[in-house]
Amino acid sequence: MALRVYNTLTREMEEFVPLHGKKVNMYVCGPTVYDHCHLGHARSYISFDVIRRYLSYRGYDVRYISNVTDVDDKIINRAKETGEDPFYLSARFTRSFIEDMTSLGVKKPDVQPTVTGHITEIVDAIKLLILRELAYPTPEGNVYYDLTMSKKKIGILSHQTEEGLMEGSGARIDVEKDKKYPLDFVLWKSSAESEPGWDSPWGRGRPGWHIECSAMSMKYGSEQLDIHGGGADLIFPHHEAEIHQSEGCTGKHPFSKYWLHNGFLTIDKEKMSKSVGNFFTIKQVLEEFPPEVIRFFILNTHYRNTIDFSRTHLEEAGRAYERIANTIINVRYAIENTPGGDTDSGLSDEISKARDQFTISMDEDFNTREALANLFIFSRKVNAIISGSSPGRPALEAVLGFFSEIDEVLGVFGKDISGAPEGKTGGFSDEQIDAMILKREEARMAKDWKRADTIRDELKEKGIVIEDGKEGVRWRRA
RNA sequence: GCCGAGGUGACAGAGUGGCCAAUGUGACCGCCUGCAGAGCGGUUUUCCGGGAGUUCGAAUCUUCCCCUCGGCACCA
Repeated sequence: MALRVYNTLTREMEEFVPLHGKKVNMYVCGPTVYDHCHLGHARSYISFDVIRRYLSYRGYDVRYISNVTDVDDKIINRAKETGEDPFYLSARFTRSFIEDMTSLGVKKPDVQPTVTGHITEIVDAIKLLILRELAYPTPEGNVYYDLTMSKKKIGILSHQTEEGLMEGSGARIDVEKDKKYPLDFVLWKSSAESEPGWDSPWGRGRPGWHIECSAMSMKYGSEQLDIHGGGADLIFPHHEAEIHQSEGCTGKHPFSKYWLHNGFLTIDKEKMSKSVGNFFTIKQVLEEFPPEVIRFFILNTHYRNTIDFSRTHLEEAGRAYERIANTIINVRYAIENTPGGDTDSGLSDEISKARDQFTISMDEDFNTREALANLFIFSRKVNAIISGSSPGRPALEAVLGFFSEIDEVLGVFGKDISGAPEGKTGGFSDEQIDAMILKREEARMAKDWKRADTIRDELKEKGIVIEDGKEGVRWRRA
């Protein structure tokens, strides 16, 4: 079975074949750090995190590059509003972004370059474009990409026509007077005295938004990428501009073999925006929901579809997540209470079936939704086998091993697999809890239900949940 | 105006020509249980926006219509 991906460039499902054997160069556009990241960012970076992890799972040698845009007009404007130094502001929100990604279990990119750290490369790329007559400097100290030189490529990714682009948005373009052609985009922008800027052959200025991604992907990836990803809103103009620039610099086509774009996230069916007041930062949501639930929620919809966020949907995702988490806890509990024996009870078969299903689902353009659905089926079978027969320890450990294996990709169940204590430590030590359970057991033996329930309530108040199983009592901190 | 995505049970959401259309949530019933929880089994569940067509066979392909959402130079 082959991995297939949907390529925005061709608008088709294609078999995934990297340019160089098993080596995959993957670049995903990172955030502009002028504010805390919102749920839309979470959606995008979790989606690509899973794509990256799955490629590794499939045996590819992935180099994952994701930038941070730390100089940009939005940052400058925000800094003017708050009176902060723009560099200080961007550093602050870069930290916030990295914190959020860590919370959400997004693996660190192999390289995470910043714009301010790559001015030289950016200037060099612009020089090269000018040299090749694909860009032109203006007396105002700006440099534009000359789209009239690569008109054939207009609409290459957005699949829009030149006329369509001119008509539709023409009225909305601020046509800088020094532009030769309305669709030309800026590579270098002159900076006012008060704005951040770097010296360049064209005067003091700063990079335009698009050029950084070209410069950095060429430096850390290669002249041609296997996968370029980002939110669907970046298709035009950002990614299309990257194609012009990068192919202009290298003369190689395609700049990226596959273009993958994640769908939007809406809030109560509306696009998230500050003016509507339905704007949620990752930090806000993390105050209410555990990160694994947020991740589960996002993976519960295919990455290309619109996903609608609402408290109700997240709560529902939380309950669904618990089903699998409980299965894992059940397995762990069974392992602890199984002396040994090599009874398999059909678990090995279920594992290999589940593994096949997982690969089949993920191979189809990273269909995490279907992968999770199959995991539910697997969970149900495992639960049934555990309560029906008494599988031996090795078989149970294999189940746990399988969960751990696929969690390398999903990154959702780590806590449940390792059995790391969750939540607050409560007011009781393990010894105290065990003692209380023992007392409750005595009460239950004596059929003193009232006393038994009092003890259970007492523990519950401290956040400790007691569950009576047929093989004994177990507890966990919730 | 141009371009795109989509309309599947109460809700969420897979499936893209062929077993009575996954899976989860909710609700209800049953098993288990002193009770609760977790789990298991079942019901809700002849749910594919509408019409026409192609086909032995359509949620899936073609065509027309209706509706929703999004992009179009700030955007993940």
